[in-house]
Amino acid sequence: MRSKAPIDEKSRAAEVSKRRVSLHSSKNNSRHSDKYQRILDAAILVIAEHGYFQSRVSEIAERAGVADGTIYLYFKNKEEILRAAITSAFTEFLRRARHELESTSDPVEQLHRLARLHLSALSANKPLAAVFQTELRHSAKFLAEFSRTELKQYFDLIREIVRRGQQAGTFRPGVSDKIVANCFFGALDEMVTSWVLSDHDYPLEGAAVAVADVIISGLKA
Amino acid sequence: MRSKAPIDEKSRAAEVSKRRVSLHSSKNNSRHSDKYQRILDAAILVIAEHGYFQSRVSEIAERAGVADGTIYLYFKNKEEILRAAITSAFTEFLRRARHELESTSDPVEQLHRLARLHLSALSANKPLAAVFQTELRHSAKFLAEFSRTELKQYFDLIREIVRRGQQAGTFRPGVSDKIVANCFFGALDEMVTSWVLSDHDYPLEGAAVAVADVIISGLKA
Amino acid sequence: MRSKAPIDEKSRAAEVSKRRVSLHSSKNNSRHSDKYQRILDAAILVIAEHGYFQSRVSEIAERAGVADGTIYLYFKNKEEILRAAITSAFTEFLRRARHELESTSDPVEQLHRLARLHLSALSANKPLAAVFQTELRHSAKFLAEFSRTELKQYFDLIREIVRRGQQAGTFRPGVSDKIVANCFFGALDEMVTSWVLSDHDYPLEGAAVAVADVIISGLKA
Amino acid sequence: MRSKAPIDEKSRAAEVSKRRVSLHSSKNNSRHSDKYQRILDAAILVIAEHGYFQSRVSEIAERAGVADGTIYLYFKNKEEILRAAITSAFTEFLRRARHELESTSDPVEQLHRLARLHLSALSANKPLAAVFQTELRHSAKFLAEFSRTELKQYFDLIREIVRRGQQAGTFRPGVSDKIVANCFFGALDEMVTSWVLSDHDYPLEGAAVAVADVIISGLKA
DNA sequence: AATGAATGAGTCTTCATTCAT
DNA sequence: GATGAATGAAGACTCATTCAT
Repeated sequence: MRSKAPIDEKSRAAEVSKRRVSLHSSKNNSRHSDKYQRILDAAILVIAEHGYFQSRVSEIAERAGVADGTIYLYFKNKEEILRAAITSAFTEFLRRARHELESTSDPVEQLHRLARLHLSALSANKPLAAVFQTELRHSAKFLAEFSRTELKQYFDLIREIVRRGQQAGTFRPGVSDKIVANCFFGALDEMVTSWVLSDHDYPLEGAAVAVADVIISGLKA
Repeated sequence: MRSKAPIDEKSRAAEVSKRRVSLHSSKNNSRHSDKYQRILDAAILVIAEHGYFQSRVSEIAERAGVADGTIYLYFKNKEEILRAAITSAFTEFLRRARHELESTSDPVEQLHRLARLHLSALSANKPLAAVFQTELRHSAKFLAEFSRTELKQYFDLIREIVRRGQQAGTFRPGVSDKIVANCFFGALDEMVTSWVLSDHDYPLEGAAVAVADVIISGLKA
Repeated sequence: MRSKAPIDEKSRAAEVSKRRVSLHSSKNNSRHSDKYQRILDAAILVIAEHGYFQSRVSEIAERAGVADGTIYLYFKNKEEILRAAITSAFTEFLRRARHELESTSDPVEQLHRLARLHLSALSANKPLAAVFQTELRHSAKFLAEFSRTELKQYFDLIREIVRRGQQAGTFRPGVSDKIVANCFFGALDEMVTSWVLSDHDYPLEGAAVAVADVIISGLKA
Repeated sequence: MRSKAPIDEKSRAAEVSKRRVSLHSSKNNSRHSDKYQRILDAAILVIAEHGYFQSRVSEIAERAGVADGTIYLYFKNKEEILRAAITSAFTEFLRRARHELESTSDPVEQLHRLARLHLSALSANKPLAAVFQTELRHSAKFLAEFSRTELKQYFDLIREIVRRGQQAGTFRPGVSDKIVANCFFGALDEMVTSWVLSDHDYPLEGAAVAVADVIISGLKA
């Protein structure tokens, strides 16, 4: 029974700048990436504000500062925009997660780092977080694909840490790594959802230690 | 970064009977409750299959065995159908949860029971589970209302168990009951989502013990 | 270029009682006339308030204190209600007009009486006036029929007075009685429309003398 | 008791060309004004034929030679089409009326010219006349606005002529200019309505002199 | 005669997508 | 590549009318 703390239009609208996006330094390194990225960024903002199905392609275009038709030079259709936006952001997140884990091999520390990164990454971009928490699952086909590929890599990352911890004797055996991954991810995910839906903008990252603690304590040998 | 294991159109479509609903014994011939409930049941099926925004009111009507216009004798509009379906199912769930908790006062046992009920209740009705996991959050205003009322009661239930466990010395103090409730709910929720999105229909309830164990172990004094 | 002074929803709504109709003493002389007349009266009120096309049969039924289906025991369809309501009211008006003209044979006096009756009859029942001024013409077929029969009798009444006045030498010859009838009726009609559309409820009958004077002066030999 | 001479579906349908409109020289290739005007023209034809409420937007689109959706690039909704069509035609009429009055300052002559213009303008475009005579008053709010603005200017024009005639001694004093304006307008309006509703297409303009004469005679000092 | 729940045909409007410029 | 006017398919909802009771 998923669903979270309240969200209201106002807070959402407030946090989402209505001005044209310029999240990325407009170095314009290629004629492609410029508009392509502006469209993706605009899409995140618009979808975070209205939800995927109630977002208008024309509003994304307007926010990106391009003509409606231009969208279709870069994306096959509306769904592809959502797909690309989420995949691109998530790929970057995965890259950072892997990088983060390299500097230590202690499973406990690794889970802590993952929890911190999970919360801080989304915390840093509330519109993006809103899209991840609420819009990711709307297209069954897309979600199937995403879960089977991108998201699975994240789960595998977690499960491997757990397994190594169990092998090292840090974590007690007998707990399925799959279930632990679900718990770990689910707990963090729930924290983010609550935060996304809440009115007041409390610091999300602070919860990382507490959440990781609950899970890790439950794992300790 | 919410999103779960795969789901694909085919498996979903397969699991959802396309025949007219008859979940409830049709003895009830009182015209109202009869059609009202048939519409709600049909709505759950159709929405589970297509998602709220891609569900057609006419399909709900057809599946409920009534004319399109009849829908509007019982519901103000499409959104009200979703709202009513979810609220009605969740209210029933809450009733059962409270009943379940009455027969014991041991916090550990109570959390176990809650976990089992959570998973078995949704496990028993996959279309309903699909709606809870994916469609609950589409209307910001609706979700706000739902989170503020129905769902909050569930969270309060969990938090109170945790607090009583801490007072009794069963659970270690120093962990916010709110965060624990988020972890507990989030972990279960993630289990359900994975299950809803998965192809093969594995027994969901079996995971209850494991999930509760992880969280409870993390809480033990 | 027909159209008149302003009308606003509020004034209309205000002047039209929303309570059930009981314009006629409910002697209930026949089982028929009771509900039949109540439906007609309710129809006038509702149509005056919303206009024919925006009136709901169910509202007429409610205002008449009968069930929706009952309407169709007395009238073939919605249009027949309008037709019957207008015809019935106009027939009564014609009867009174003829009666009024009997007591004098002076054309000038007759025109004055007609003007007075025209304005006072409608003035006494603003909802009815509203229907006459605005709703009479919506069904081409109905209007055709009405103009060819009921209304034509009124025009004939006027034309005959004019012709007799010309024969008697009171009115100058050389003016087409048809055109005079149009002027006479058009002038009165315009007075009523202005009044119906106006906010403040000024006394309409007072204008009868003035209007008749203008036309009659234009006719004097 | 408004309503006029007969009109029947057949005669109406006959007089209204079903072919695509091309009232305006199509030199104007500026996409906007071109389609905008074509839609307005088509709307007049369709509304004249069926009445506003029974006109289909899709028929207007078809008659204008555009797609249904194109209508909404130029007009907010169906009602706006009617509003724009009437306002635009009436504004042009007012412009011509004012121009017509400039070339003489004799009140008698001015009223004659106004009568002639009123009848010839509508006589020249029977569908437009039909719309003016029958559809103008359907939306209370619209009519209120129209009467308060456009139509009021026409009445003011008439009233000023009457007042100047009275000051000049041409017209007898003691007759309210407002009532005279009502008589003048009402008489002309009635002529047009009769003509619009009649089967045979008699010359309307010929009546101008007669009508003006009746009213003017009634005014003479 | 009376009821009112049920019907289902009918239409305005939206908006993703295309394509001539 | 870029534009944005134009397209037209699609669907929620209304309401006159019916008919079993």
